[in-house]
Amino acid sequence: MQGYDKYAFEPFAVTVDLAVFTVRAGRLHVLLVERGQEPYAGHWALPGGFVLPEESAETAAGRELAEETGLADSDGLHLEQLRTYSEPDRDPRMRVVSVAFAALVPDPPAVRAGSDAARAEWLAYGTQGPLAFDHDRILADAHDRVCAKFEYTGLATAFCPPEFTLGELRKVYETVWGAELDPANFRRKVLGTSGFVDAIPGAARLTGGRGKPAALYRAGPATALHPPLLRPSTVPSDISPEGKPS
Amino acid sequence: MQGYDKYAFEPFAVTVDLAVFTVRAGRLHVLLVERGQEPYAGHWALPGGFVLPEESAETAAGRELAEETGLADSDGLHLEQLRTYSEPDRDPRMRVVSVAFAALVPDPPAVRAGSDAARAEWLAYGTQGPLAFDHDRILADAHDRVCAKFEYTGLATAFCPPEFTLGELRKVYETVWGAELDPANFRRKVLGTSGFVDAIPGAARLTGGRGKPAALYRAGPATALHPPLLRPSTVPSDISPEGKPS
DNA sequence: ACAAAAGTGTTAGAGATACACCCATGG
DNA sequence: CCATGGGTGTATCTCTAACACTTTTGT
Repeated sequence: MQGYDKYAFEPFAVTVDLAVFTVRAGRLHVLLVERGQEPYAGHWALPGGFVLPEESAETAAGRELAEETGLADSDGLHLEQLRTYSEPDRDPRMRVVSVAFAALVPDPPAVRAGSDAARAEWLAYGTQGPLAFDHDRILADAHDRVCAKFEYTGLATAFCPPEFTLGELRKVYETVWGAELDPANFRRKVLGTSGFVDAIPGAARLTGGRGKPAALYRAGPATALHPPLLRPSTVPSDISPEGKPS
Repeated sequence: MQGYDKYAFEPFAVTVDLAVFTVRAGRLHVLLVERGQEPYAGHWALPGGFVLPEESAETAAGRELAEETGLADSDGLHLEQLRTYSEPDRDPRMRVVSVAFAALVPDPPAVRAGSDAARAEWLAYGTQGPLAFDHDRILADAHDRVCAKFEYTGLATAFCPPEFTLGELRKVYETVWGAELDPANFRRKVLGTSGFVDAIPGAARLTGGRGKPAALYRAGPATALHPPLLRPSTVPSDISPEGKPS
């Protein structure tokens, strides 16, 4: 921050990498792209790209997400910075510092194969083979963070359509955490946390055909949950670099 | 991550900025340096510097911390990546992307005025004027993260000497949170959380002269606390980007 | 009628809060 | 002896987990 000569050092490239999650068919999925060139040609990788000269990393991440999924930054969409990966040898070609982001998107939008030639696809989380570069680590970090944030934020609604039932919301939790939750207690906790969800006065909708029609809710304004919704029996692994509970 | 030409873009400089905290005399302090040159000459700023070509941001942060405080990376010291600040205009001279870190150090080591000319000093948190660049925001983010992490990690021991009493540990919590804690309940919670602190079988030490001698403890191996140690009556503000509860 | 999911109620236990109280030391 | 801080005990309250039960639909 003191000596300043913009050519004093080998130039650094700054990129963003995105771990984009969605819940489809009761499984957590990640958006991956297939690399067309060396290194790691043919391997799957996280979508991403360079930060342009007039962009912040956040802007670049939003742009890449839109290019890859067609989702505008408005929608129920959640995009959050994870951390920065800067090992000198993480890309064999040159010095690349990557700011990683985690994104949560509602129902699986059609996969647009991005403007760049690469093939993009939703893969069930856990079924993907080894990814290119250090992307396995980034993806694992992103997954940890999302799991942890589900406990003390209303983030789970980012996986739901604008209107959803409590059963659907519970299914999202169960899918992401890989644990079963008691419907009765889940209901009480969610409704007892002010600002988490807002009831829609209108009608009720059938769930999957079977069962009593469920009431509809919208995501509420609360960002932090009080009290938190703790996952069962799990000793919370280390918190990702953010906090809360955080 | 696809097109690769290391000179295709204006070079980015990558730096680290450090928010270094300590607890001294019952007050939370931050390490700041006085800038000697424009822009912001005469203003206080967070210590930091360039990431060298063969370093990761983590290595650079550890090096800068050692240069500034003389503390080796061993000691009870805690250093953690916060997030990356990359607004295009955050430095008027050129494009600088900064990876911010938060550090917690035990008792105030003597301030070494760093190898770079700038004057370095511990200032009580909250008394510093406006900082250079976007450092006010970085410092505030770091403070939020530290407060939040005190709830669900054993981080507070990073502010204590290797051996400490529960009264000292409680004072750290009270100082950082700015709240009073019930000594009896604090004791029970800390001792009831396995791995938080380990008792030292040896002798007991007097606290400040007055009162019954207190038992000594060392920081335990636990990184996450179960159950968490919640700060009183405060609705936990938003969690910093990491984890539980932020 | 039956299965399945929504929604309500109830109970037993864990954890938190608030205090009262005893212990050991310095002045 | 008294103020101060360490350390123990305990009653009350809240929150949670577990599970029984009712309601409303589709088949």
